[in-house]
Amino acid sequence: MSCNLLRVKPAEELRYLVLAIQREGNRLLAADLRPLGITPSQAEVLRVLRDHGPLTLNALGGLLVCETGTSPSRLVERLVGQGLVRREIDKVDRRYLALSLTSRGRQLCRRVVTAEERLHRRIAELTAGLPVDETISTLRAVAEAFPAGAALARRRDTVKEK
Amino acid sequence: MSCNLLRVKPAEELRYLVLAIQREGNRLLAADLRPLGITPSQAEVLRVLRDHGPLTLNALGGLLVCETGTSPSRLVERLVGQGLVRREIDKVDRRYLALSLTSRGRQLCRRVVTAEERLHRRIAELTAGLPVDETISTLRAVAEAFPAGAALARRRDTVKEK
DNA sequence: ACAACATACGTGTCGTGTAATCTATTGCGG
DNA sequence: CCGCAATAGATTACACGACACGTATGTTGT
Repeated sequence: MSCNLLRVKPAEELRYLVLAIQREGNRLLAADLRPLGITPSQAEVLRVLRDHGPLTLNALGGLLVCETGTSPSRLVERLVGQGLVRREIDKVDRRYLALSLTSRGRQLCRRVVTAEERLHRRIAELTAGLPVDETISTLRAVAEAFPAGAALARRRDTVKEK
Repeated sequence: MSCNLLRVKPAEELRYLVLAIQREGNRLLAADLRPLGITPSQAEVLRVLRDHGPLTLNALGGLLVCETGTSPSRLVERLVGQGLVRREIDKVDRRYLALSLTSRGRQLCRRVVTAEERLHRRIAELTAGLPVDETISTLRAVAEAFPAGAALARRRDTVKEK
């Protein structure tokens, strides 16, 4: 029967594990970021802007995993309101925005990285001695079939270029 | 240096992969469930209520992965509003609720399972030939360190009892 | 030059996370 | 036995994120 060939049951467990880990990881990171006054999604924007220079809103969306990419307007809006991101309108084509970090944004970004590292260290501890590389390969195979996974791949590529 | 021992870098990739997969999986499932008029979270409630009999709100929360909070009041409220869940107040101790599926809820649950299976089959196809068992072990190690992962474990246990 | 289309950004609405609040029950001293 | 603090369960208020649709700006074809 196709159930055994396709291994549907493990797929279900995989789905719930991924859900659980995502939720809990987000919770931990949110708690660590709260003193900095930002959320995990906002932190992702800061890091992407830092690593990938000035971006339009659309291009930013294409590099984010947290929001589907259609329009992170409000996400950016809050960061602009906090003086962490600069939003300039393109002189030539006024539809485009040029988003970049302010110096405060760059500064905060360093503390964000510290908070993220704490989470990553926690994960690394929990997976010590386990086949992490195989796990990543498997998850990549799933992720890269979808837009959000493609966003990750784009991030890797652009970083390499730099 | 501890970075190599603890493998912090893979942990970061793991986190973003989990985020991407969770979001895309949720999107797919949401699309499949939309015709049924419910969301993935609501579907999880239906399945938990079906498998684990009448529950109080707190007990339900303890078995859910989708909502971390201790009180899925609003989630349940919408299902009650659709006539899928029955919410009765305990006669003895009026603080407690007794939540159970209505017959319409049980009926819809079958179609929910079908929609979920479509997603699981998709995942199974994408991971065919890859070390899924190792992946699950690794993810379990992470998940079970947290409440949401414990919820999963509880679900497995209670199902066995039945 | 004008209309139709395409592209980039914004907004309405709803679900979820967090924390404070409300209600019901229990335990304990009087 | 009564009353009040302490506890437990559920609900609600507020803010943020996700998704689908709406609006504004530029481009292209006739």
